[in-house]
Amino acid sequence: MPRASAAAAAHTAHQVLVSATELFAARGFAEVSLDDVAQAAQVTRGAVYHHYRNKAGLFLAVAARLQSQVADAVVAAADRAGPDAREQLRAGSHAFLDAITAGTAVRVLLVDAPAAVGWQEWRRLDEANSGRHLREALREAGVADDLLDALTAQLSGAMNEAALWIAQQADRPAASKQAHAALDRLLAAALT
Amino acid sequence: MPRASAAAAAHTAHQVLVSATELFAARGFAEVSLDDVAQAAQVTRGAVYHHYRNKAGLFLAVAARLQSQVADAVVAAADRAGPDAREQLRAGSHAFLDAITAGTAVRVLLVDAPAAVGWQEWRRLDEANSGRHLREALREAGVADDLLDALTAQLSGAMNEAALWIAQQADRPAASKQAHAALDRLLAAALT
DNA sequence: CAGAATACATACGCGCCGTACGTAAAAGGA
DNA sequence: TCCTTTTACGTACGGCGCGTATGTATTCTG
Repeated sequence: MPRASAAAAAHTAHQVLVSATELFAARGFAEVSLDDVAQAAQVTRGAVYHHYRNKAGLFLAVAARLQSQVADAVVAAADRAGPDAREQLRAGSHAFLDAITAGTAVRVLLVDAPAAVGWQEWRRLDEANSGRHLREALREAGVADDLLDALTAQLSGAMNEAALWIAQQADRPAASKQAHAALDRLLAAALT
Repeated sequence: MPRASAAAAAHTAHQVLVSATELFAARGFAEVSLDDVAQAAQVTRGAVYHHYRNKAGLFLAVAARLQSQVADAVVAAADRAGPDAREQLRAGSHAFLDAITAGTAVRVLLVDAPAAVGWQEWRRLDEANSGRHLREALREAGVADDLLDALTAQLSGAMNEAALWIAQQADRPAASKQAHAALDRLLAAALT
C-alpha cells in the first residue's frame, strides 16, 4: 500500500484517536481543530481525513471508544456482584459513576457528544453500551414493561447528571459519596 | 440616536432574538450562521453584533429566555398546587416536563446549550430558574442537607432526560404519560 | 513484476466568525 | 436652535478552519 505498511497505518489511526481524545476532553469539540489533532498525532490533516470521514466522524470514534470503556467497567462490576439482579443493578450503577468520572470522559460523553453527533446518535451509542445493561437490569429486577423505557431514560439521565456534578465539585471524594447515596435512593425507588 | 428610535432598537433586538430562537431550535447552534439569523430578522449581521456580543452571546440570550419561560410555568403550577411542599414539588415537576416539551425549547436548552455556553454557565442558568425551585422544594419537603445537592442534580438530570425522551417518541401523549408515571416513582423515592 | 489499491501529504476554495470602520439619525445640552 | 455626542446600525476586511481535490510514494495482489 503506502509509505507505511498496513500495520503502521493502524498505528497512525490509533494515534490520531488518542490525540483527539485528549484534545476533545481538554478543550471540547468546537475548540479543537483537526490541525490541532494532526499536529498532536504528528501527522497531517490528510492522514486524519484518510482514517476518519470528517471532524464529527473522528469525534464519534472517540466517544464510542470511551463509551465502551465505561461499559466494560460497568459489566465487570455487575458480574462481580453475584447473581442477584438488584445487586447487579446497584453495583453496575455505582461502577458507572466511578468509571465515567475517573478519567476525562465526562466532557466528551456528556457535554459535547449530544450536540456534536446529534442526540439520536448519542442515544444509540449509549443504548449499545451501558444503557442496554441498565434497561435489562431494571427488567430483571422486576420493573413493569410499561414503565421500563421511561424509567431507564430517567435513571440514565440522573446518573449522567450525577457524573457531571461530581466532576464539577471541589471535594471529589465527598461529592462522590453524596452522589452514590442519592443514587441509591433513586434506585431503590425504581425497584419498588 | 440612530436611524431608528430607541423603541425601534428594542424591537430590532427582540426580532433578532425571536428569529434566532426559531433557527437554533430547528437546526441547532452549529448549523445556524449569524447571517441566517440576520436574514430571517431582516437586518444585517452588523445589527446582530450591535445587540449581542457574539454568536454564543446571542445563543445565551435565547436560552435564558426559554429557561425563564419554562420556570414561569413551573412556578405557576406549583402555586396552584396549594400549600403542601410535596404537592408543589409534584406539580412543579410535571409542569416542567409539559412546559419544556410543549414548544421547541428542548433542543436549545438540553442538547446544544451545555456545549455552546459551557456546562458551568448552563448550570448557572438552570439554577437561576427552575433548578432553584427544585432545590427549595426538596428542602422544604424534608430532604436532608447532605443529600440535597446531589439529589437536586440527579432529579434535574432525570427530568431533562425525560423531556428529551418524550420529544423523541412517536406517540407523544403515551410517552408523556409513561414519563410522568416514572417521574412520580423517583420523586416519591426522593421524599422517603 | 506491472497494475491496482492504499496511505498518506499538499494545495485550494469557501463559509463564517469577529472586528474595524463608516454613516446617518436621534438625544441632550447650551 | 444648533452643535455635540451617542446610538444604531451597515459595510468591508482579515483570518481561521473545514472539506475536497489532487498528487505521490509505497505495498499488496495477481
